[in-house]
Amino acid sequence: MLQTGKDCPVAEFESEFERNLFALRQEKLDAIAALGQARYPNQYRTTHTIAAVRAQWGETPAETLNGTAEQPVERVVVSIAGRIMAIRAQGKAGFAALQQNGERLQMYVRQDAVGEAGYALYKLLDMGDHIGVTGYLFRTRTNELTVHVETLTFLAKAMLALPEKYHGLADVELRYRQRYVDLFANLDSREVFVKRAKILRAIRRFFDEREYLEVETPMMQPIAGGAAARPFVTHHNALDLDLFLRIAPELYLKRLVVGGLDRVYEINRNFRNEGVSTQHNPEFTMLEFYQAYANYHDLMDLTETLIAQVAQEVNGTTVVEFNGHTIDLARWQRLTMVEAVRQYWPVAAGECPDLTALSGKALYELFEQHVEHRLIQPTIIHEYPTEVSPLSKAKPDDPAHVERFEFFIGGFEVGNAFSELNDPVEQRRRFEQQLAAREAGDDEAHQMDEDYVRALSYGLPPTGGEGIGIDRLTMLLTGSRSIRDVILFPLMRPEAQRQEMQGEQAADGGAEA
RNA sequence: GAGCUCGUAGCUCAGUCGGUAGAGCAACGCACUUUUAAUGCGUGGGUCCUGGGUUCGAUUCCCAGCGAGCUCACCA
Repeated sequence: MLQTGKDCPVAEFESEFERNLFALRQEKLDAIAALGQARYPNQYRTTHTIAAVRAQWGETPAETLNGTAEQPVERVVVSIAGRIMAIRAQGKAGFAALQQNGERLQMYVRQDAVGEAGYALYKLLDMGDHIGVTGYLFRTRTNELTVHVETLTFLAKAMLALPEKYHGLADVELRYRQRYVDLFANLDSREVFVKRAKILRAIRRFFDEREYLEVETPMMQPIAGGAAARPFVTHHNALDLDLFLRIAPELYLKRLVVGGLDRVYEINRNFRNEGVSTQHNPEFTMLEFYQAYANYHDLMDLTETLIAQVAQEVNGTTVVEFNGHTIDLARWQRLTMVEAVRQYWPVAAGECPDLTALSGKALYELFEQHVEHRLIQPTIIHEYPTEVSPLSKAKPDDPAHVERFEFFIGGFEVGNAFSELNDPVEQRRRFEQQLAAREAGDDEAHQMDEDYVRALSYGLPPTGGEGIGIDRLTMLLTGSRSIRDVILFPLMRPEAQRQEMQGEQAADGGAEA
């Protein structure tokens, strides 16, 4: 019965199950075409989205929709489309759940309503198929809002089996690799990305209202600057030019402030050639913003307002559950680094050392080791040692510290801000220090950026700048423990490579034997 | 990069103290015109991640590799 010789366009179907299923679905497509339906029609006109139907009639009671024999009502006719996520045949009738744009609506088909051809089509439908239906709304005995189908239109076929309908797609690797399945099979996953878009909208609205200009600066840069990180290298063929994927937009954004764009922000990808973890993906989305005539104190206020406002707008509350903690994004504390180390010093580590006697670097290490992961509630840490802050401006009355803060939520850093260094002579000096570090083997040290020094030489006004990790903020606002759960297609090792390597290994083994 | 854990049907998972494997969903057939994890009966589907070793015999034990998750390191 199965035509195993049928063309199969997907080379990876090596299992008999998938090959047979694919062939079977091809035959069903043929049968559907024989009923006069197009195999892959180009359009379908709906009158409503499923969300619109739910919004308008979701609360309408059964008696209003269904009427009675004595008191018939005018039927509400709608035309909707969606993917079949559940299907139940019952003799000469059947139900199916249509899912469209993350919302579901049930449909009811009976042969005496759609005719023999219509019901023949229904019987050829599978889980995952896309269809359009026209019919009237009613409520079933169990009070479920349902479309009583009068016309059934085939739209597209699922040639592969859907994940288990109760558990969905649970394998995290498959969820990341085949996000297209994850998104329609696990609506929770879809919700994360819908929320991510809302977060971005809220952030843009926040800055637009404050007369910041959204800009886009180069992602391919001849000198990768603005952060301490190893870049990815790429090459421009026509210009025969090596370029780096940016590790930060920082130096370009400050050039724009020199140019008189007093308030700018950019939301885009940064690329850092480092390992992956639950908090790191090689490409990640960063918000950076710069404000002329502001210093880091202004940015602290702005940050607290921003985070609370985005949470409120996206979640309707500033309280989030994250990793077993209840966090209020509207309640902040501000501590100097010294205060934070004193306050969060773990008793298990013995007595807290005399922090004033420590070098800046040693203090920072204590902070990272003992304090950072314990900063669950929103916390701004300020007064950073100059030694660990090569890009920020020293405090006027205290050259050992810089005007810098970072903020932490849920145990990790979410943002980093400072009063920008705007003295070109000092900037050149620091670049030269970085060059020396580079010579000494530090491949994360900055290269000299002559043009940036030149830009500063035209005069950068006193400026505050800040970077906020959007992926991490999204993790907090969606309760996601891994950054990969808030990135649609996180970096994964390709499976093709795996097969090749296994092939090589097999070849080697054969040679040895 | 290091440590720990995992990899069995399309999906979700059992299991084999070493004798080549099961369930549910999905698929196929039959019945069923208000079901909703529909139901009932029947059928098919597996290189047990890959390679090697030990063994009469490996999906199981050992080694190596590949992939993934978690923790750590680097970073934001």
